[in-house]
Amino acid sequence: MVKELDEKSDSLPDHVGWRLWQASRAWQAEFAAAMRADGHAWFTDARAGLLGHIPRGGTRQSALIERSAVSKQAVQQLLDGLEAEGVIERLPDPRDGRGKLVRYTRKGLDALRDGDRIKLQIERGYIDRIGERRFAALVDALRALDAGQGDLLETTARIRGETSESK
Amino acid sequence: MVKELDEKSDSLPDHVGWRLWQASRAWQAEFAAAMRADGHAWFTDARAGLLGHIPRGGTRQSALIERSAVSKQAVQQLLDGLEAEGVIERLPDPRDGRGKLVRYTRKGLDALRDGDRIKLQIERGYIDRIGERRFAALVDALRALDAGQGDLLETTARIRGETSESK
DNA sequence: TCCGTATAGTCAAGATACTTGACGATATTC
DNA sequence: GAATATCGTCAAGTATCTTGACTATACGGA
Repeated sequence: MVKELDEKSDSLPDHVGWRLWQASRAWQAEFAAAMRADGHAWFTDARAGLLGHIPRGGTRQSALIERSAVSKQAVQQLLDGLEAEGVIERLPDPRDGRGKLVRYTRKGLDALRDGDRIKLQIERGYIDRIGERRFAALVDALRALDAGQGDLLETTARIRGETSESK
Repeated sequence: MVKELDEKSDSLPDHVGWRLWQASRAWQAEFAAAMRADGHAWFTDARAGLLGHIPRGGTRQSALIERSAVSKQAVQQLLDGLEAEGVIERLPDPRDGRGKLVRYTRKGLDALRDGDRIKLQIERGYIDRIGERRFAALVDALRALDAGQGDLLETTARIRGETSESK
C-alpha cells in the first residue's frame, strides 16, 4: 500500500487536451452507467455518439452520415444494431427511392426522455462541485470553441481524404 | 445542396457532456494529425491515452494498470504494441521478481518532446479562437471538476466490479 | 428518351481496441 | 512452509471502426 516512488510528481499530463479527454470520459461513464441502471442496457458510448446526431423528428440516413465523423459503413452498422434493439427504425424515403428515413421508436423516445433527465442530474452534480459560475464559464468556453471551429466534420473529412471532391 | 428539412432546429444536443465530447474529439484529432505529420506514424488515440499515464521517468506496469481505466489485459496489449514500435521498453523490476518496469526509449522521449510542442501550438490556436480569458476559465473549470471528483478510476473500477474486494 | 454520372445504401472482409477467463510465477503472511 | 494474493501472460471473443466492391435509384443533358 506504500507508494515507493512518488510518480505523481513526475510530469503526468495537465493540459487542455488531457483535461477535456478525462472530463469527457468521466461524463460518458456517468451517463452510460445511469442509462443502464435505468433499464437501457443497449446503451453504449458509440451508439450515444450516433444518437446525438439523430433529431427527435428523425432524419435521413445520408444526413446522419454527413454529420457524424465516421464512415457510412460504420453509421450503417451502428444503425443495424440500434434497429435490432428496437431503438430506431428505418423507413423508405418517399421522396427519394434510394434513401432511408431513420426515426425513433417508442422505446427510443423513452430512452431520450430518460437521457434528458439524467443529463440534468449530472449537470446539477457538476454545479454542486464547481459552482454555478465556473460551470457557466465552462459551457460558454466550450460553445465558443465549437463556434470558432469549422468543426470536427471538416477536419475528419479532410483527413479521410474527400470521398468526392464536389468542388 | 438544398436543405429540405431544417433539422438543425430540431433538438440536436447542446449540453456539457456533448460539448465536452466534441471538444475532446476535436483536440485529439488535431493532435494525432500533427503527430503523424511529424513522423510518429505509430501514434493513435488509444496509445495516447495510455502514454499519458506513463511518467517520463517510467513506471511499473501494475501502476499503469491501476491508473488507466481499462483492464490489465488491454494495458498489456497496448504496451505490446508500443514495445513493438520501439516507443517503450519493459525491464524486469529488480525489487519485485513478478513486476516489470515500463520506460520510454529514445524514440519515445522524442515523441513526447514533439508532443509537448504540438500541444502548445494547439493551445495557442485555442486562445486565438476564444480569447485568453475564456481559455483560462475553461482550464480552471476542468481542473476544478477533476479535483472535485473521486476521479474516473473509482467509477470505472466500481462499474467493472471490484476485481478483488480488498476490504 | 436514353445515357453517363453521381448519390444512397448494402455486403464483405479485415484492423484495432477492448473484454472475460484461465493460468504460471513470484511475494507475502501467518 | 503453506495458504493466499499480486503481477504479468496467453487465449479467445466482442464491439467498433476501416476500406473495397457492389446494386439501385436519381439527375442532368445530348
